[in-house]
Amino acid sequence: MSGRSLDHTIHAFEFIEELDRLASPQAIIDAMERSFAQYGFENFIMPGLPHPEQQIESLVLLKKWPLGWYERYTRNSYDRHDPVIRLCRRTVQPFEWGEAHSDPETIPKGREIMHGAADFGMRQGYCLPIHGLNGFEACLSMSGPDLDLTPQTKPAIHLMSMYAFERARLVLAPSARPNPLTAREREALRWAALGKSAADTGEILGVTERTITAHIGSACAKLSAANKTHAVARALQHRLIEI
Amino acid sequence: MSGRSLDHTIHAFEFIEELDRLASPQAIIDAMERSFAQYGFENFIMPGLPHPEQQIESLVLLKKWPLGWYERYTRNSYDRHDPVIRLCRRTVQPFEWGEAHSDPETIPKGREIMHGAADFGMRQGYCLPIHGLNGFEACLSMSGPDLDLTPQTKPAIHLMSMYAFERARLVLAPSARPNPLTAREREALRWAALGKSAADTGEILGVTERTITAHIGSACAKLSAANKTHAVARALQHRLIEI
DNA sequence: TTGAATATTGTAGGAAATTACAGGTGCGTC
DNA sequence: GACGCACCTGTAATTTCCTACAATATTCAA
Repeated sequence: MSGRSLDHTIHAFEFIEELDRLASPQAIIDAMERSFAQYGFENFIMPGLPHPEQQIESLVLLKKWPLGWYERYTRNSYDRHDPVIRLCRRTVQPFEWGEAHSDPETIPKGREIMHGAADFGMRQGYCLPIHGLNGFEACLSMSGPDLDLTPQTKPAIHLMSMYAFERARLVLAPSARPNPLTAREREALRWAALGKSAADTGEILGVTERTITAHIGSACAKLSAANKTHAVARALQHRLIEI
Repeated sequence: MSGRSLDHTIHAFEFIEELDRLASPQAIIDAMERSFAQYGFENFIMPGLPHPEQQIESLVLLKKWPLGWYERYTRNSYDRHDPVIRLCRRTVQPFEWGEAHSDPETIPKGREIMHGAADFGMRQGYCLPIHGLNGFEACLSMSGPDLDLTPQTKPAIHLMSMYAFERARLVLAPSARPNPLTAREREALRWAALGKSAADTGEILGVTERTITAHIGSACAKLSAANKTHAVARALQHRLIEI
């Protein structure tokens, strides 16, 4: 292994050790700025991927990002059409921004966005999609004017990014919110997701059809769902039930 | 950074470079056996996590695993109650087998399984859950008689395991199966998942309610679903639709 | 102990879904 | 051109769902 490769492997693991001692978002950003500089990165953002009803601003965990671009991005809801965000939902592997182009649904809106980023000096970037539990999906997107992205450096960046994300999540959201559904509501939704009618599920669980209807109804209320199908979709999306 | 730490950082990245040259599952297993030996691992298995209707045997991507234990495990469908498998579905971070105990639903069945593994010399282990797309969830579980698991070695093992999994997936399943649903079927299911009735969706898409019913019906047939709710659940599970 | 949440069940009417029977158009391939 | 496929639409009968109005029992926390 070359000396250059050796350098970044050492830095990657040192960075991970350092993360455990960082207690604030700003400290994490600062550490990332120092440690990712060797690969040419200058800007970082760590947004949650918004559901259709959410605003992306409310989900940004960390950022060191050109302010003008961030404002334009959020003002125009670019996240709805950003090829990078779209690719994040379809892949689990990190990718370069340039690999996110071939999405027919985002052209030409996607081009506009990528060109806008370039106007703020961000022509190249690297993005790590993060597919977690509880319906929580996020990514870590990074940019810089002259990146060192090779088959040797990418795994190091990948590893550093994953641990940076986990640390940020721990620092920012130390307590997971509990499952709002009761055991019976989960059972009723689970059987519904498997195609059972209320009468079927009642027979399975040894209660009346009316009881299952009641459980489904209260689950709909808690999930703000319009009907059973909607409730099952939301429960699956937020990993409140397992099928 | 200590010399010992340095060793494993080098090995981790060398292993990742080596993976790209491996073309068969056996070659990957052999390479893992060599490279994971430094941490004390001797046995590996890489199963997909079965859905309720699936058998775990059909999902094993790679294995070097005690044969007697594997046979007993599959014969008794231990995967239904294995605390390690259950924790895999609830977390994205790698964990030691010992951390998977506190699942009230698996005791005492879970104890029986863990003791069974111990009978085959597998008292300690480490497991990396893999949450991918297309409904594909898997894990990489590793064991050995005397493991070197520290805050320094765990990230290296994590990284090596992730890339080994990706390589195995690439070698074993080079072609992704196409989405069986038509564009209209996906749209109909997507709006259904968002709580819309057939009449609502018809209005949104500018067709009659009857047309939406037909799309939902054909989607149900393709997905072997009993009804709309079931079809939405399966489509979400297999990432055929995005909401 | 008192109230809130959960679990259970009932009736009844209207809304929505499912299925079976039928039929039309357009598009691309063999 | 024939064929398959996607897409679109209709009627009608049946099933299932959804909701409003009730009611009883249990559990658990304030």
